Amino acid sequence: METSQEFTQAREFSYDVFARACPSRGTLEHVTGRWGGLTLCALHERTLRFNELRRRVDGVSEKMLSQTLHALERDGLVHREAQPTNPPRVDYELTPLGHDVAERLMSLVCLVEGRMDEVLAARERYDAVRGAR
Amino acid sequence: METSQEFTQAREFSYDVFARACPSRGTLEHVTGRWGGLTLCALHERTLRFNELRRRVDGVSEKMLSQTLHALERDGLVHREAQPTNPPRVDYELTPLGHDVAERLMSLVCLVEGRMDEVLAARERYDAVRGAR
DNA sequence: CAGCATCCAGCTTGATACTG
DNA sequence: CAGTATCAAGCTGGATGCTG
Repeated sequence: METSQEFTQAREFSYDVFARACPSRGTLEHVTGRWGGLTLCALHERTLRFNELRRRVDGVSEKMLSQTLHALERDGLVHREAQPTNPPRVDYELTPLGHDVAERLMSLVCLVEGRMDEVLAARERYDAVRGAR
Repeated sequence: METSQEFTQAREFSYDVFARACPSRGTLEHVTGRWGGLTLCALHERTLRFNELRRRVDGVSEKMLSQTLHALERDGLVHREAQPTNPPRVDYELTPLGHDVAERLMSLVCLVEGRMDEVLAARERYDAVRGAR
């Protein structure tokens, strides 16, 4: 097959991320998804309760936060600590793996944020050419 | 305001990623989106033509690849080099900024891939508890 | 080969209401 | 407080057909 010959030596992954069925794609989507990344970054700062998280991650709905947290917990990135008090108190904190993931994620976020001026400049150039037509 | 007092000193971003209106959220979504990440990783290996990319990124449709490339080009991460030949030949390659972003992204991908065993184990534990009910 | 335009099914999301 | 359940709406994305 052409494809595999073409790329075999360039590949650096144990699985093939590029393959549709790669198991890591799912986790990657949880991590980089709309709310997953922000949630991990928020929890990287410190442990938070449900509604604290909700306020921290601006724009997330109750439902989506709940869903996101379940996915991250299932993947072993977030630990849920519930206290059977009344009113209930539930703390969410990152696992060691979660912190490792969050660090790489933040490195990416910081890079992008730090170079938004380049991005914005590129956009203006792109739009200037496109907008003319 | 409680929220800002609570987090001001913990924040490490120049913009506030957590804010709904943060300009970097858009770029971040392009980078980490379903196809953006894979496209960047593929182009990090080497320059590719449109249909090479399409074969490399398993599962992407023509439309989505086109859309993804436009977004990345607009953000200044990808450079599009069109040769006015017949049949047309268009090469896509990363800009310096694109390579920087791709590197951080790959670091994240590699981490997740390398520790999928932990993730999978966590899932089994989670499902064992949940599935019982 | 390298795309764009259109259509539409279905998944994701947000709003709302309710529970323990 | 910490969620779950339900439902409508809108956006995403795949299929198809066409252009240069």
